[in-house]
Amino acid sequence: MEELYYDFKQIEAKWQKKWDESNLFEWNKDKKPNMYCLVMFPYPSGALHMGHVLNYTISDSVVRYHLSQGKSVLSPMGWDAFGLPAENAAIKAKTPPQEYTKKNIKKMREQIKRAGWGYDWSREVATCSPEYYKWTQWLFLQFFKNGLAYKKMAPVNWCPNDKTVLANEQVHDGNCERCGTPVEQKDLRQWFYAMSQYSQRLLDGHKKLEGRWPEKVLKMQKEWIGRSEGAKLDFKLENSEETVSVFTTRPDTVYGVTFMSLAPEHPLIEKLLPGNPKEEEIRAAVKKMRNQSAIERSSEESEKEGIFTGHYLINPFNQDRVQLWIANYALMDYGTGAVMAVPAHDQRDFLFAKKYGLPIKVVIQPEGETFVAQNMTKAYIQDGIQVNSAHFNGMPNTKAMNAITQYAKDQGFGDFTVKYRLKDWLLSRQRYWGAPIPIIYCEKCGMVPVPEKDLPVLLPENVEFLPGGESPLERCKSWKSVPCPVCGNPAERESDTMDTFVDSSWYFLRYLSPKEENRAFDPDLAKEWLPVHLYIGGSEHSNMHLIYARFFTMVLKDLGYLEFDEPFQNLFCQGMVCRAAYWCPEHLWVSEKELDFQCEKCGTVVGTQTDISTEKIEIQGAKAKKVTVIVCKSCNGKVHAYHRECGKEVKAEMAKMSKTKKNGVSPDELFERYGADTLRVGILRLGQLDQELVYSDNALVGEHKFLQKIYRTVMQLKERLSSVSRFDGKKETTREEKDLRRKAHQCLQAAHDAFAKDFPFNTLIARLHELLRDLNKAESVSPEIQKEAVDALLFILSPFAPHLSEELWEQIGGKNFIHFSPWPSVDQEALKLDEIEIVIQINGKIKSRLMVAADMESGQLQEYCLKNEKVLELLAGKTPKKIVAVPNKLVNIIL
RNA sequence: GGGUGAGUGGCGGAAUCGGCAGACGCGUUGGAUUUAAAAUCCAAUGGCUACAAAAUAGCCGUGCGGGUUCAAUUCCCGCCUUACCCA
Repeated sequence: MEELYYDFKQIEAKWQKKWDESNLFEWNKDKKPNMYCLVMFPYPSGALHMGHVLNYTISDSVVRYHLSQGKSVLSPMGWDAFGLPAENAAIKAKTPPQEYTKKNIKKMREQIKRAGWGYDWSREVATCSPEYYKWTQWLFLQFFKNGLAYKKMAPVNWCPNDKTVLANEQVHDGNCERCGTPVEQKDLRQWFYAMSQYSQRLLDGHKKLEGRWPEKVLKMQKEWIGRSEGAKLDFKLENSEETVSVFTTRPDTVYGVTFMSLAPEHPLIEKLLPGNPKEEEIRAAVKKMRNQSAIERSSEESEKEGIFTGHYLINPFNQDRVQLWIANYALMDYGTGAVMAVPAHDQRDFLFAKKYGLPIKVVIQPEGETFVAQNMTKAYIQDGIQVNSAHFNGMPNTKAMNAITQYAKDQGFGDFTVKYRLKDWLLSRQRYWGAPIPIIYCEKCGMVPVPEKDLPVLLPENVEFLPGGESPLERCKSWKSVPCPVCGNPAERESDTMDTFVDSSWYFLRYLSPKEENRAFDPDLAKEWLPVHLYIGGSEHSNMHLIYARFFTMVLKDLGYLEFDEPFQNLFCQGMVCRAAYWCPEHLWVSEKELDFQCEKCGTVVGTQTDISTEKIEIQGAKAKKVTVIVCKSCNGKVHAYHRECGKEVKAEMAKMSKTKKNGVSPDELFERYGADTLRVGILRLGQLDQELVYSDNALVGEHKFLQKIYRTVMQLKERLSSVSRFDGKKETTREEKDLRRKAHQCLQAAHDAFAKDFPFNTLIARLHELLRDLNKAESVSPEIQKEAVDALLFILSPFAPHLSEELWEQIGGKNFIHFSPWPSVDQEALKLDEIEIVIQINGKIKSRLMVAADMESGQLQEYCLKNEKVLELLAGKTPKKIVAVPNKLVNIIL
């Protein structure tokens, strides 16, 4: 019996070595047709998580499937290796980021190889290597030369204690993530890529992606880009030459303007302040407003704050004199940073006017109604008829929008305009571990780009990392001072480095020619191999990475380096992997390992949740949130979980696996316990891959048994199959043989369909379970037909459980790798069924079943049924009022 | 507040050009095998009611309430909950 033991460790090691030695995944450029299958490369954190396992298992299955279909497949892997964790590690552990990153890459590369995911490692890239960031810098220079990279003042999150800029995600509840100091808004000169120039093209490009990218992603991008059509209207400042321009999507309400609001960041404020009697008061108010978050400031529910500037503006439409305020809900990055306030028809303006006692003027009301401003309890934002609007009175407001803007255009104080929410891309980071921005500041020559021949601008080594304080590059004087490339006088380097999203915006190009020394990528290869055929990754990158990469591609096309403007033809986004998380009132988030589970009904106590119970989501109360309740497997009683240390009961909830919630599982442990093949098949079985997946050990247990059973079944059949060849479809077959063949060919067809669209691997694997069951059940079928079924099983299994499939393929006499062997073709004849069971309904209720010839037409079917004894019995002599007969499905008799 | 998904047994999930709800897996129960256990194999498994029991029969059942239809998890209308995105 020894030989029937499925030794996954030995099998997996054996085949990983063989694939490696034969360069199975090395890119063969010559074969046709070709396919570029890209996965989002990981940040080298040093440990794989289940999100990676899902991502790479899907893509590896796709790669192996296409390899086996005779295609040339490019499947590269690399590292998104710049970024903050390495720098934090440098501060904490005194390990240089270079070393830390290198160590992590090595660790993760081993993990990836052990999982059996196949990549062409000869094309590996790491964004932190000088060979790579040289070209990130070169690309910056191309942007710079073409006016697409520029520097401007911009408000940033600033920690006054650490003296550093923080990214939005490093600010927690308005405080610095590292030291807890309240974060301030500060103006700093920062580098930008002029992405907003591409807003319309980024939007238009969606047309090419429809049906190929998830609709959800396109929708999110569309909202993020945020095109809105409206009007730009100019208001004159009283007793001054200054003009305040506003952008509004509601020009129809312009006669209802009763005051104006400037964003606290608005440049005009500085001009108005000198000599203002309330200067100090206003400055203080502005500072306070600027330190509120955008959500705090603009939400309709939150408190409106503002201060009167003492100045007035003139409404060009009716010469009304209106107060000019500074208000927290006016945002500088939206529109022009000035808001024409129409309290009668905008809820935020309404709240503001009520708070500060400003006038309210109605200009739109429903037909046949008359609003009285004082009696309004909220703004009227729906459509209606214009009133108090001079010669526009009586016009429906939807028409007036155009008419009013046209009028402003004719009179010279306004125009139609389109605004986008998408901003220019702030790429400056006051950090060490990123690509240095290749610019030199010279007192005489100004801002000078580093000459291309001097690239890369290398990061200095042996710099000092201190907790807090400014960027190590800023402090590294020996690195900062350089001669000016133009005049040779002493000058200084830019010490900002680039956002890591810049690195990842072009890595898919570098994979084509990773060792190229003279250019970023090979345009001929790009022409032949791009755009990427399939890109697989998480949908959390919808708005950042996927927009940046599209923007880069468009720019490179405009600069003549590429011939297409959409980098990724097809996109698949996998869902989040979730699992129960536990909250202890004393220890906060705790892992399952620290808990004891006890059933309140039967009293069973165990250390792990899966040993005792399953999870159930329960709704508590009418408005309370969903809570996860654990239910005892044996008695259905409610299970409570207690923290072993403090004895307190913990609460459970379903959440995305994460370090903070301590609800992750380690892929390493699972590889050890079940093997790579089991983990791969198991994770694919959890559900639809583009939706949220709930991880459970149970799926792995089931799939592990499945693989073992396949091993035993095939090994038992080995002798019997060794001397026969696959059934050729020519001999007469028995009923049992027909059934088995049909199942095998149905599975083959389902496999091709699954890889063609949407990847419904969960149901495909379920079909394989059925095939194995039927194979084992069919006792008296010929060896040729058994071989046909086993072949189908192994081929379909090979993208998902490649090690086991290769092993068994070899065991039954397969000569080449299974990945390079031709699949059995789908036999349409074998799929056909000659008899089908149909359902007999009386008044819509199922009463009986009947075997009939396949594809019997409706009338024929009806006739056949009415002759049947059982049916006649059911009719009991009554005459049917109506009969519905659906071929191959049912007959419904209405009495 | 707006937009978009989702809601199906004890659990993960199948089935939506309207046509047998619960494929497949986990768990549970019973049986076989075993000195015993594990593993393995076989069988049952949505709920309720009737019957001493079984065979069986009937009713209910895809978040809630309506509607269209011979037929609705699927289509339409109105809610509730939840997730994500946006404000």
